[in-house]
Amino acid sequence: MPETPGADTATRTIAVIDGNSLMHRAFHAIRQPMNAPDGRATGALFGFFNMFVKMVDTFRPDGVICAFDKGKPRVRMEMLPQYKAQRPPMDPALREQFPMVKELLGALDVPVAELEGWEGDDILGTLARRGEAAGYTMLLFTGDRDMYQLTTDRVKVVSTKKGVTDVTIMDPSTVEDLYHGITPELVPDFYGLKGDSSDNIPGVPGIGPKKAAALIVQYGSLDEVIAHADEVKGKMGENLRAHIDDALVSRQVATIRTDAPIELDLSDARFPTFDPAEVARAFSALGFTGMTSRLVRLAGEDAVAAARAALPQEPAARAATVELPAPVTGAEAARALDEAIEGGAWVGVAIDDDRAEGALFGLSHVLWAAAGEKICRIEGDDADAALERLFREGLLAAGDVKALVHALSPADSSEPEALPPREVDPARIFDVAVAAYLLDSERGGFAVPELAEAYLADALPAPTDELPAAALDAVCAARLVPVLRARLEKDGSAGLFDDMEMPLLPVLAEMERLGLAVDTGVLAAQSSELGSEIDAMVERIHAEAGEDFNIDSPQQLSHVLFDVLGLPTYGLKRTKRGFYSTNAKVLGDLAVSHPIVAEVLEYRERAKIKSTYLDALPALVAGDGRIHTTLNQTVTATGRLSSSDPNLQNIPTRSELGHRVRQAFTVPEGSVFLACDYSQIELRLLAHLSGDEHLIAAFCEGADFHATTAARVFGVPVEEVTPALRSRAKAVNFGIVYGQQAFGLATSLKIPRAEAQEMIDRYFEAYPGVRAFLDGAVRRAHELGYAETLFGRKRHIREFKQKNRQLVAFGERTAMNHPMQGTAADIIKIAMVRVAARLHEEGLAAKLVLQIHDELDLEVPEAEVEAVSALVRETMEGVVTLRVPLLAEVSYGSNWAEAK
DNA sequence: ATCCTCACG
DNA sequence: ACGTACGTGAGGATA
Repeated sequence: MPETPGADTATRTIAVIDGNSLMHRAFHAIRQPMNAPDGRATGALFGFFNMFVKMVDTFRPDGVICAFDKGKPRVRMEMLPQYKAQRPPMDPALREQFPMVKELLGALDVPVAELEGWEGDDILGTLARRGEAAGYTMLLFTGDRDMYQLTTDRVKVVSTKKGVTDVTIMDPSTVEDLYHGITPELVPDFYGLKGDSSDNIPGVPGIGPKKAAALIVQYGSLDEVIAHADEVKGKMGENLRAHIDDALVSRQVATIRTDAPIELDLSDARFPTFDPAEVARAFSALGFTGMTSRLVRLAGEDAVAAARAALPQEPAARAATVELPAPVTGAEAARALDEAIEGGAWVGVAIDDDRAEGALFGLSHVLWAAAGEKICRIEGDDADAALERLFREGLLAAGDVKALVHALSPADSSEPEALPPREVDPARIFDVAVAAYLLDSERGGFAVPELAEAYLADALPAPTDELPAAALDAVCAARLVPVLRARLEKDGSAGLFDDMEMPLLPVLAEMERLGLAVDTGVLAAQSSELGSEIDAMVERIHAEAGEDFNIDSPQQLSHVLFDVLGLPTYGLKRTKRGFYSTNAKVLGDLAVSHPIVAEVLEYRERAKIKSTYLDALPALVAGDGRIHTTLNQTVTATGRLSSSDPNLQNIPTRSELGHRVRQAFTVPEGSVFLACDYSQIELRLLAHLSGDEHLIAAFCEGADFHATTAARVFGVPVEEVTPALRSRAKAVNFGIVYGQQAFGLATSLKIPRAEAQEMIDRYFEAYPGVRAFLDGAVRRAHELGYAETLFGRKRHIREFKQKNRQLVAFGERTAMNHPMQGTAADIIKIAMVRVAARLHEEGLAAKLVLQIHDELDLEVPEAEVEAVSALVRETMEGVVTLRVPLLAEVSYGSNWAEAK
């Protein structure tokens, strides 16, 4: 059946999807169980069509076809009766989605190709050969590696990796690289030797992927390997000679057929030709709203309108849409606010700053306050006064209370503070985002509309000119207070909210407001110094490479290192985009091979420092000569803060060169920069939480902890612990906190895996309580569905609901890590609140400026250094009494670099 | 937008 | 057979 593409020269690229393979992948990749409104499972469909949209978006094929298996794989079972016999029956939740996927493909006008007794693979193979013969470029979408045998110049295999939308594009050369020299046509030979346990293809026992590839490359083909079977020594040779028939049958089974009698004219496969209205109906019926619009958009703007018209106007989701009253203004608004404040009602607040971006104050900004049944619209100076009154006398609820504090007393303003943040009473603010964060730190988003959607029974109307989004936010914030309060109580998290997070909020506001003094002259000087060095290095690197290229492009760098200079690639990791990784670890190992590698590493270090810090920071210095970061209270899964715009928690310090950046963080004349950091807080928490007597003793003795560990693990007296031993012990100590396994330790220490395993085993023998604690943490998390800190901060672990072993293993590592990382976060939060309060109580002018997870930084007048050093250290150390001492160390200097 | 790399604890 | 240590944010390249 010849193809006749000549009639339609526009058709060039055709995508063929391996439906079974991708449905399986999608089914296992989608984390949450998903259901259509009628209850049918839809997770695999969701994953499948996500992939579909991304595929079409990325590759813009002119035609799309989807192939499925049909009936038993008769063709292969005749060659090998036990083919796929070991496969458990398909999960019913997946099976029931197959009819639907075909229906939906029908709505998309995508031809479905299936043939009784044949597998989808063979249909892909057949269409691939026909297509390339007819002049098309063919893209084969599958998760099956054996499909790589089909690649040619015109046939590429798009291979799904982890998820479903994460793909690698394979062509003959990438196949050859990946399989250590096996070309596409040799892939069946390779599987003939290696076998494939997932399909029950035997291969030759004792020959795995490495040996199989080596043999095939050495002799040129499976037939040649067999012809020279006598030359293969040892057990492997014996196995090979005994299983020649198995190898031949295995190769036959692993060979994708290209002669399936499928009747399908490739020129019929065009995309997109679907009826948008039909697609909209079919997909939105499954609850795939976002997906529906992305699909329809593939067919252009007219299609979007057509699809919209086809859908019922009413969103069916909510029981009722609340009717809201018209907003009140002026005197009536003031009266309503008075009533709310005097009546002790929570007032939801939001600022409408759409029209006055950046300048929050002035006539153009509007404060919305929702109290009881009233919605108040307050403008200009009245807004300032109302907000200040709410903070001082009312009960204020909002989605970002800290932003409202700043709105009232902006940093970098010559105006006197309307409300110093420290005067905000934690008991009279309710940040709905923080409340929701305590309930579920990993939920999708904490914007007020999302929280309303999740926690309020009734839907609110869409924004209008009269009641814009900010007005609705204010209404929702007020309504969310009782709901979230009840949830916090029920969850056991109300104490964290009332006693830790809300008291912290004004402290964070004060730190952000004050900011850190920055000397832009220092930044500029270092930048130009590094700039000259970088220019020189670029020239040297280009000269050594023999060509000019962009060193900042990992892709171009990879090309230069591995193609132009021919550096060894054996065993190197590839990135998602298919080229060899050039990260610092890889380059470090490669440095011995060519002098250019060390140059690149040095270039990278300088370029990073220059672009990310020296050149980026000056733009964020405000008019007061200071940088005001944002300390995010609802970002991390474990309870830590994060810092952004700019991130001041990752200013360099590990390298000498990087540490110099800290010279630019200065203090006013007459003050010092003071840092106080907890010493090994997470390991001390491990000692406390595990109750391991030896670990506790190690910390109580106050000796060098890593050295003590080395002595116990390696069974030598402490005096005989060499620096090398100590550093190994240190790596194990760190790894334990992360739930590390032997592989990870082996990689970090560059030692054989067995040796790493032995060290871990000995560690657990030395500290038996640690193993019991970690096992218990995992078991408890499995039972409860969450891990918990000493102060009750929860982290829900959804991965446990999955069948995917890797995800479950990840969940188990987080269950081990959360109690340590999260408790440390709790402790320093308490310390911050207490330090801020005590500084104020004692009339000291020192101020907190930054927190970096286990470190507090302050700006301290010289006269107060002694008092503040003691106050901060004692406060930090005194947050909790553990079974081991909690130690904090102070240092200070005239800038951050000197406080080390 | 996503990837890759890399800065921090 | 696979992937492989926890938690972040940002810049530059690429699509």
